[in-house]
This record gives sequence, structure tokens and C-alpha cells, in this order.
Amino acid sequence: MPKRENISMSVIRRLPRYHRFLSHLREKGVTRISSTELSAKLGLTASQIRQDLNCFGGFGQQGYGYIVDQLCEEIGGILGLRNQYKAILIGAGNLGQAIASHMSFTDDGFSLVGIFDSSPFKIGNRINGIEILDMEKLDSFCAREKPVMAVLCVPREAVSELSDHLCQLGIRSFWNFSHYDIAVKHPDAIVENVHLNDSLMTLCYQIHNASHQTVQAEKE
Amino acid sequence: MPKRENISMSVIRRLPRYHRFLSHLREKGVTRISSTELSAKLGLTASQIRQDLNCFGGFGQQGYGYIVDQLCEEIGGILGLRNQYKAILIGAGNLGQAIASHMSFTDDGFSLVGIFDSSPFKIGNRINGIEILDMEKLDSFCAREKPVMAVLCVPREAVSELSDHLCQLGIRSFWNFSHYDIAVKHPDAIVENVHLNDSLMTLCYQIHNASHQTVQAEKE
DNA sequence: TAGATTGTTAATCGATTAACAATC
DNA sequence: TAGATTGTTAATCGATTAACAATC
Repeated sequence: MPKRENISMSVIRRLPRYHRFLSHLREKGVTRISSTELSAKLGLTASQIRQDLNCFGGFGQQGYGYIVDQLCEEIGGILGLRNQYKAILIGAGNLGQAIASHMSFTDDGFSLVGIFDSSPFKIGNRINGIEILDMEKLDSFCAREKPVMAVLCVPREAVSELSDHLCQLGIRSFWNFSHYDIAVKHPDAIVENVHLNDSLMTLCYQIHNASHQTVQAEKE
Repeated sequence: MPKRENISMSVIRRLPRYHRFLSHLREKGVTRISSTELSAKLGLTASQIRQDLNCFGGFGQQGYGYIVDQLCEEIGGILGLRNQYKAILIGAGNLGQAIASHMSFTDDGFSLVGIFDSSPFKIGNRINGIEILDMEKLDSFCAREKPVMAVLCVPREAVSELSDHLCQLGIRSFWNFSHYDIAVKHPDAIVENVHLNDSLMTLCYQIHNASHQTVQAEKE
């Protein structure tokens, strides 16, 4: 039994990246890798990789390294990617449609089972074979299908009330794309905010500041 | 002159969030706020907020707090949001189209000036009034318009070669949505990766592990 | 066995929090 | 002036890195 307790978010957020790199290596036919080689590819220290992996168990062999395929499977298992957690998506606007059609939920531990919107122009359309349903049908759908996660692609104004409502319908996990930090009261609530605007602003800061420094440097 | 040096990424990534909350407060007509009030809303400590802000200068008044409008403007200035850095978007698939139409680049310090794709079915279409151009025209366009940032919405296989090429065309900043960590050789390169799959996997981990703990707890 | 590389402990570094003097 | 809240220094906490014994 692995010692899977109090894993820090810093570690957890690196796991998908490890998994991605190991998948690529496997595709390329690489069977074996050392923490040093992996660290060079990832831009991390070998120490950190070993430290991270040993939060969950000893997956390597001393003097040899890690077996790519095996380590990849282990990390997939730790992340829970073999699950098919039922997810629904709310808000089939530009972004919602793109998420629904572009993302492979299946590879990431989920199964997208429903899409909802309130616009009559969208209801009835299909994305990846999934029909866009009227928001009116949300309650009965959740009662029947019992999804555990909701992708929120609705405007900022709507998201607070909506997340509370979804919580009442039994949904505890939220992948939130709206320009708002949702605060679900439930103690078990899990929220992953994706703030694309924040990300873009961070990029702006870096450009702004880099050019600033150049200007400064030129002055001196 | 503020002491804007060696600001850690941890601080920088909180700035857009501060800016967002302050904008909302301003919209609501709030004129004054203390670090304690703000910390309660943001789920941070007052200490951290004051510490963060004082990386850039003293924006508050002792015994009074911060003037919402003024602080919001200051943070906007620090982030460089009043810039209109020219940006292009490459790859007008589902996600690319959604980013181009859904995001307000203008509010985040950028101006989207070009969209490129290689598919004849897409070339000539318009998104938000911007025509999708043939990838063939990329070089001449960049020579003329000199964009400084590129949004990458292309498949994983294409992104490495593409980012190198864009770097040759003078683009140093990348907002990367492809399922790949780009490594641009240029020393001044700035890359902001948005890994939606990684984010989704992190959510999966949390659900997987929360339920795990419940099962464990029930056993004991 | 010798060489290599892990797993793990200890040391360092950085980020967050606490405390309080400065001051509005 | 008294009360409040900042700006800033010091203390704590956590995450990363270094070192090395264990072992394949």
C-alpha cells in the first residue's frame, strides 16, 4: 500500500506532465529511463523527480532506472485515469463547444455524458454525438445519470448560482472556465479553475516587464 | 520608481486575480478596501496581500486601507494591460476559434491582428471580423505587422517546428495550448503553457483520491 | 565484483505568515 | 489624540536540492 497522504499540490500538478512525457517516450519505443535523463527533458532536477515519485512508492530499480511503460501505468493509476467519472458540460458557447469537441475526456479519467444550454438555437444540436439538452432537463438528467463533475462554460454572472444548484444535484467537482472564482460551500467540493484571462495577463506582464528591463538597461 | 526586480512567479500569478477582484469591487461601487477584507474574499492572508503589493510600491494608506480604483489601476499598470501587443493565432480548429472569439485580448494587453490556418475550408472565413489567412502568408504578414506574440492552437506534432519558425520571424512570446511543452531556444523567449489536459487530470486525481479516502475511512 | 542509479535523509532555499513599529 | 491599518522586518513553514547509503 503506497503512503498516499498529504501529497502537496505542487507534486500533484507535476504528475500529468510526467505522465505525458512518459507516454511520448513509450510511443517512441523507449523502454528504460533514469531520473537524470527524465529531469533533463523536463527541465527539473533528478532529485525532485525521485522525491515526487517516492511520495507514492518506489517504482524504480537501483542501478537501472525506471521502466517507462511501467512507470507510465503507475502514474496513470495514481491520477485515476482509468476511471470514467461521468461529467456534464454547461454552456455550449464558443468555448464550451470547443472543450466538448477538442478534449479527450476519456484519456483523462472522465466520460462526457451530457451537454446543456438554454439557447433554443443550440438545443438539439450535437457535439461529438452528444445532444445539447435544454437546461430545463438538467435536474432530471442528474437524478438519472448521477454525474460527479461539471464543466462550467457559462458567463461570470451565472456561475455562482449554477454551482450551488449543481451541488444540490449531487455534483461535487467543478472544472470552471468562467471568469470568476467559484466558492462552493460544500466541504467536499473540488474546484479546478482555468482562468485563461489570468494566464494571458501573466504573459502580458512578462512581455511588459522584459521590454521594460531592456529599456532600463539601454538607459544605463 | 518601484523596486520591480526578481518578482517571483508566485506573486505574478496572483496579480491578475487581484485585478479581477478589484475590478468587480469597483463595478459594485466599492471605493475603499483593507487588506483584511480583501484577504477574506480571496481566501488568502492579509499579510500575503500586503507583502505582494509592496513588491511594487506602497499603494495603501496607513489607518485607511487601499482605494479600490487606484489600486486596480496600479495593478493594471504593473501587468501592462494598457499595452496592445500585437498577437497572431495559429490553428483555427475548435479551440483556436473559441479562443479567438471568446477571449477579450484587448482587456489583457493584447490585440489579435491575424489568424492563420492551412485548411482551405477555413481560409477566408472570419472570426470577430478577422480573416483566417493561409499559412503561406505567415512570413510576409509577420514581416509587415511585426506581431510579438503567437497563440498556438495546433496539434502536438506541429508545434515544435512551428515555434522555432515563429521565433525566426521575430516572435518571442507564446501562449501555447498544444499538448506539448514547447522549448524555444531563444534566450528571450517567453512561454505560457495552458495544458487543459493536465488541468483535467489534476481534477481526476482529486476525485479519485477523495473517494479513495472515503473508502479507506469506511473500512476503518 | 564494479558501476550505476535509486530511495531517503539532511541541508538549503524560497515563500508564507506573524508581529509590530510607523503613520494616516 | 485614539483607532486603524499599512509597510516591513523577523519567524515559520514548506518545497526543492544535495548528499549518500542501499542495492540492483
